[in-house]
Amino acid sequence: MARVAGRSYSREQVAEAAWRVILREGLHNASVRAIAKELNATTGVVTYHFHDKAELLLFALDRLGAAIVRDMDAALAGVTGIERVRRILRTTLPLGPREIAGWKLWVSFVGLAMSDKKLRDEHQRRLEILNGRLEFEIRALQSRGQLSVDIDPRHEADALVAISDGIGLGYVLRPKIYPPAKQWGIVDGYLNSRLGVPRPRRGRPISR
Amino acid sequence: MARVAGRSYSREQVAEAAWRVILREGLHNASVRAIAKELNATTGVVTYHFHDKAELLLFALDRLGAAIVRDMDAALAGVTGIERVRRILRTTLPLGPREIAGWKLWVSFVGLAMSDKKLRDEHQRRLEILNGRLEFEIRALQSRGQLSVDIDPRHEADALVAISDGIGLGYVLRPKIYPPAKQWGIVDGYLNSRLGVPRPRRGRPISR
DNA sequence: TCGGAAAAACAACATCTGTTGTGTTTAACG
DNA sequence: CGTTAAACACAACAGATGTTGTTTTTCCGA
Repeated sequence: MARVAGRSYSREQVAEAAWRVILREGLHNASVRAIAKELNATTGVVTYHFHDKAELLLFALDRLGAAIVRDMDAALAGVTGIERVRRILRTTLPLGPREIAGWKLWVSFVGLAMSDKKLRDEHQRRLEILNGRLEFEIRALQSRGQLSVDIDPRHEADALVAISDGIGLGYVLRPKIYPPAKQWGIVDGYLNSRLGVPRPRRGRPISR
Repeated sequence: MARVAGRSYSREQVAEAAWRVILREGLHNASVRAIAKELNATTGVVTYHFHDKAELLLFALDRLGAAIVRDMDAALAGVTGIERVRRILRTTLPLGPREIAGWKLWVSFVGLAMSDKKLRDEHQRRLEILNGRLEFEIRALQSRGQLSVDIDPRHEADALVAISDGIGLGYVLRPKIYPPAKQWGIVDGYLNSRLGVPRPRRGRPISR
């Protein structure tokens, strides 16, 4: 297989090929050869850019987290107030095809993370970022008088992360149960009851 | 390796050996040979009781779900009212070592379930059981006037399942963040705000 | 006691896996 | 044009894996 008009491959391209293989055939079928074949290349591409297969998987998970953070920042641009919290959850919940693919990948890696410390650390990093941002926004709302000071920001951030992860995990196992409307129903229900945040009036965008 | 005082092994014992290997070395290291060695036996034990390795894994996951259901029924014996909802969540949340092990196993299997339909069906079965029981209890409370008829039982059951799964998934990745007190804080906070269920006065049992 | 079936050991196979080492092509540069 | 190094192909290896088929052991009932 000759490369077509081929420039050289980057580490990101290899990682994204790994994503596709994992999504299509599962993580336990994502061998080095299968990932290389996804690029119409051989194992040399992988072994050149990565020392290990473990390094490749770690990098693939790292780039996945980075992509989510990028999407989150993009969704937060020019947004203020309580809407920022909802925008953070918007990029976290499995609402569109992009987020759904992210969730499937993330869940695929979780099993391996049980017995691999580096992968687990990477997962923790992602969760801490999400947690920290939510806590930060809640504190900001409190300091501006837009939210009661009685609520514990850390506690509510932990709760929102749990709800988000529960919906994401639930979606990849039972997509029919958690359509976008129900996802927002659960989240908005929580925000309304616990934080006194009213539901937005009109329909919520479900795609990007 | 001769069997010691050995009676023959049952399918359940093989499945439990698989549990131990998965918990100790991860699912991707749970080979047929490793599982047999866990029993001080050879691969013949596995191949005799199971046609496939897939059948063994499916059975191991099935027995895990059955054990959870058993624990749930035991926790519900002689309990009435809203306390039944809390007891259901009690066997679901990663509060004690038994539930924690169950969660680690369940999460280990989730990755494989992404690309294996039978495992995914088994996961769905477990979730539907939990969901159905919660919905049933909520309806029962409503019909007895102990809960407002304004709340949607199915919606609240879905939400509680998501919260429970989110806490369970969060715990196996960040145990420090979700100690028993915080787990109950999140759950009771939700029950209180959404369903008007007051927190129990005194400390909550964290072990069995 | 003896046959026979259950239960498990054992050996062997074919396949797939990650990894290493070596060869080969491409492109930039002086 | 010639050199050099990056980028990859390719072959090969050693080990692990699931699976199958064949023995061997254990145990119970006639």
